[in-house]
Amino acid sequence: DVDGDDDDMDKSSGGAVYPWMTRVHSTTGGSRGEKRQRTAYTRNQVLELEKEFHTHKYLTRKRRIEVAHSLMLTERQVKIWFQNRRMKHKKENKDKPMTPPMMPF
Amino acid sequence: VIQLRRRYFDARRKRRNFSKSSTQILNDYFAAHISHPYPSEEVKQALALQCNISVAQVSNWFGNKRIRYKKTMSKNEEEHREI
DNA sequence: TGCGCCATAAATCAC
DNA sequence: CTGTGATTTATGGCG
Repeated sequence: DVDGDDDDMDKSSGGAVYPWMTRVHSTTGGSRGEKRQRTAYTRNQVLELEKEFHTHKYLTRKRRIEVAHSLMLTERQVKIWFQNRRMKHKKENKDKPMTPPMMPF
Repeated sequence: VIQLRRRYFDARRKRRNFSKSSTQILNDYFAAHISHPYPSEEVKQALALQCNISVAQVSNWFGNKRIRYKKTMSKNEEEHREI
């Protein structure tokens, strides 16, 4: 584990001393700009997506189009939502492979 | 009802902060690798063990740290720049 | 060529 | 109100 790093550096480069410090995702394409907007899906949208996920972990192209239209989302958003949901599902099975305490539900 | 259920599970969010020693260990690693604060999977496991937290929590910590470090930088920049 | 996985970014939530 | 760990949208790389 060799890491020859140091401190005390230059500041004139817009503050980004190291490459990881630069903004990589911006709405205005370049490095300078406003905040990226993250649309929060409505309760109903999430609920419907969740229902769909319960029955099919993966969507067919056709189904994706239907869901996207009915929920006012783009196909891309639906595709990404399912991908993120799968990741979440995987994480949950890893964190809680056992039966935890009982809940009031 | 199904909605309340999610709320209950989401309540698992934010219980308490990490211990001071854990935070110090993480901060030390971050400072020592400020040029590239992206620990490998193995390192994450080691840090998780030392801090007594999960690997996922270590990942969350670094993710938050990186972003917030960037924000702090740009904020300081604005402050001390001539008007 | 598109799709899924994965690590991560960035915004936002919930204490 | 601020701080901070966790979660939610979204991107890009790679197989």
